Amino acid sequence: MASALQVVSSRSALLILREAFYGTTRFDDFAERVGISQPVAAARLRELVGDGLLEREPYREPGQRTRMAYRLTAKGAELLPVLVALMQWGDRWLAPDGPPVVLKHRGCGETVRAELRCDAGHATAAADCELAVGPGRRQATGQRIGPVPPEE
Amino acid sequence: MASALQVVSSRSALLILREAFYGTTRFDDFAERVGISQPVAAARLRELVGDGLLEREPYREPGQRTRMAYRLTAKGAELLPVLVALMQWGDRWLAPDGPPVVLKHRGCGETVRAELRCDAGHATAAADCELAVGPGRRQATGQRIGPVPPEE
DNA sequence: CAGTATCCCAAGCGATACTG
DNA sequence: CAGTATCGCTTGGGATACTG
Repeated sequence: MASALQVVSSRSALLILREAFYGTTRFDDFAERVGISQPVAAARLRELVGDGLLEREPYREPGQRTRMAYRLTAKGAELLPVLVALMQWGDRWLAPDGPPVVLKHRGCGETVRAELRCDAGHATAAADCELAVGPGRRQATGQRIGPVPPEE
Repeated sequence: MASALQVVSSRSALLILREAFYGTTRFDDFAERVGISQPVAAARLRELVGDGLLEREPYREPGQRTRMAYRLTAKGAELLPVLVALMQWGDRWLAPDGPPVVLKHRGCGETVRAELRCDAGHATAAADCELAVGPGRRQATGQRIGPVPPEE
């Protein structure tokens, strides 16, 4: 997870990825819609391309100059659950006027949520989780996860 | 989502929250296990408490001085899906030796994953999502989500 | 153990100006 | 339109030293 954060820790990186999910592909649009300056957009896009989350693709419309499009790669696209989970949390705890946008399942029309679920299909809350150790970390197995009961 | 990032954008903040989920409560442990210096730990913990993700709780063991414990609040605990999604992505794309730790469902024992699912219960991929607008943002509804296929 | 006080460095970011 | 070049501010973060 630490390494994931290394790649994606900065605010502008996540916002650029969000825009990419929204369908933005052009340099100027990224800068404008994310609300960052062009130098920052350039640096961030270069990093994201370097990390393999986006790819540059030259294309040209007839009669136009060649342009560069930035597209999500598979690696980048699989960050969607992270973004959705983050958005959901923000909607729940930080949005005074309700969610600004919601995701719908195409066709079925129901709202899409990020949730925790175990491989047996049970929806899972934080309190129902425990840690198991893979190779590389020394820590007690069966460690309880999650907080104390809600306050306020 | 932008506001969520405002709260949680920094690398050390997320790592501290991860430690909190692992069960860490003491100042020194946060600093040491996250691998940050004490001043940084102090600053980050203060911010997280200020944002209502953690709460300080004085406690004393018999015969000891009063100590401060940092615990997740409900607001903080609900970030778990974000962390899990991030961890999963890191395991998938950045971990050379497989996942360092995995979450198990307490009792059932199966691995816990973060996933996208619509309210009708369908598992949902990025390509199956579309945007709908809530109050506050004016944008086209039905916006496609996910990587745009290369146009020829 | 649980911090605070200082100092310093590097990275994120914005503003402005310039280029193909 | 799609960037690069420079400058300078602000914040994250490490090191070291000090306090209750």
